Amino acid sequence: MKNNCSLCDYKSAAAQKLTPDELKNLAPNCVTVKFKKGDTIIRQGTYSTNVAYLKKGLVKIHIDGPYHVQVVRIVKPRNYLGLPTTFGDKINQYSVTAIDESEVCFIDITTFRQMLQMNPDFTNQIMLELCKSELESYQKCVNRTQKQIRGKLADVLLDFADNIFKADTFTINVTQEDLGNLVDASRESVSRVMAEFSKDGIIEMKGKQVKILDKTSLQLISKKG
Amino acid sequence: MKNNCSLCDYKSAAAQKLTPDELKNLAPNCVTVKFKKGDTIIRQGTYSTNVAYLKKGLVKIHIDGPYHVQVVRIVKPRNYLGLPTTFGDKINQYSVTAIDESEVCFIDITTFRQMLQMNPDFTNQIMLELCKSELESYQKCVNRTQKQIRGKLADVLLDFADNIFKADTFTINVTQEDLGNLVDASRESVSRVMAEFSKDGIIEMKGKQVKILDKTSLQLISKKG
DNA sequence: GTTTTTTTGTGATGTAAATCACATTAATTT
DNA sequence: AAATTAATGTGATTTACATCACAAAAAAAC
Repeated sequence: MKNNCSLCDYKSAAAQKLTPDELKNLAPNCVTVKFKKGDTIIRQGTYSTNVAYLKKGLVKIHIDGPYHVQVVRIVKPRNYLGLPTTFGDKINQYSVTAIDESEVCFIDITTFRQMLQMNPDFTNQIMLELCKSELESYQKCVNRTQKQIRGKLADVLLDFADNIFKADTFTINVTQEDLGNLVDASRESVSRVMAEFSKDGIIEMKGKQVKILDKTSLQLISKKG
Repeated sequence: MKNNCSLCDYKSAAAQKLTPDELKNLAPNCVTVKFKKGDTIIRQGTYSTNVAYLKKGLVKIHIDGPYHVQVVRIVKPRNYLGLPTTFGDKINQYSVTAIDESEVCFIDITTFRQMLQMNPDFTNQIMLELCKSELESYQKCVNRTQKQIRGKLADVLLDFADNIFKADTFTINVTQEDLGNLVDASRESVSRVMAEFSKDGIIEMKGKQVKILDKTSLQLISKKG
């Protein structure tokens, strides 16, 4: 589907720095594609020929590790998916899969590079995002390797509530196995800890819907447990 | 110590893209500082006011985690230390400590931003490095969380030999505790595994000097163990 | 609406590695 | 050189999870 980028309601912070002319030039060089739950958006090991940008929906970024899959993170709209690959390596180092119905805008790499070349404000914003995400990934790695499962699951639930869904009741469209891969735990352990949280009145579960009842406990567990 | 950047023998890949004029302008806006083993170069939690660039020596980047310190990585010369902080956050998210006598060039942040604003080739190179390091840190995180200690230690030894020292005999100026923090293991476990590697004739240890005798085994352990 | 597949729940068992507790050696300091 | 302090080596014990092995429930396919 062809775009009119100037009128796009989902512009990235970086794209908002583009001039009307630059936006006009961008439009014929990007396409929006819809994905259904479970669809692969980017596949690890394949060539990266476009910059991908998430307009709507929810996706997971995941890497095939030596033993299991690791879900690196869940990404919400208005974020680029895989910028580092675009510049750092021609081959995708990770996969991206839709976990809800999603819309992704694929931008031609040459056009993207031109924008970087021409517009320092755009570049600056992109660099800012790159840096932030790198810092975040350092922090996440420390948490992943040092906290134990209860703490990591508490983190994830808080992240969903505060950052992704911005609501204390939400529906996570991923399996417990996915959650396990997100916190480096087995699906059995996720099941047990979630049951424990329910029993302790910290959360309430109805199928895939989660309601956070006691955020303070969750924050405590995130820190101490 | 004031610099003459034009004549500097340790220019980064990015700085090599600068024009003579830009280099001349850079010189009065950066200082080179020497550090001894154990000296703190950047301290987590403090304000970042400069871009740091490693000219000589060897340093470790480390983060205070919820339970222990995590050594994120060992960095060798001609690399920026903490670029992400410079843009992503004003407060240093990690510490950098010299593990050998080192020389670090501190570049004024405003000057650095000017160079980014003015010289797209410079910017491009910086972005490339940012992206590569982000991809690398994803991969490292997967390894850290999935491999077991023998595999992770094998990785580290191979990294030292192949990337850092570029020799099969080298002296690692860090304690086993540091190595533990680098592979997320206790110092006792590091001691045990290193002893095991020695016994099996894979490496030879004389104090802090390590000689790799059987790289093939090490590569195998890195993959399978 | 039945069947098949996927996802979840829960106990029993196994295990890698942490922790604890010292002994020993090496490196600094005085 | 002697005295501290820091770094290592090694066994015994504990532990947080993984893994295994099913059963039950839910979702998807037919």
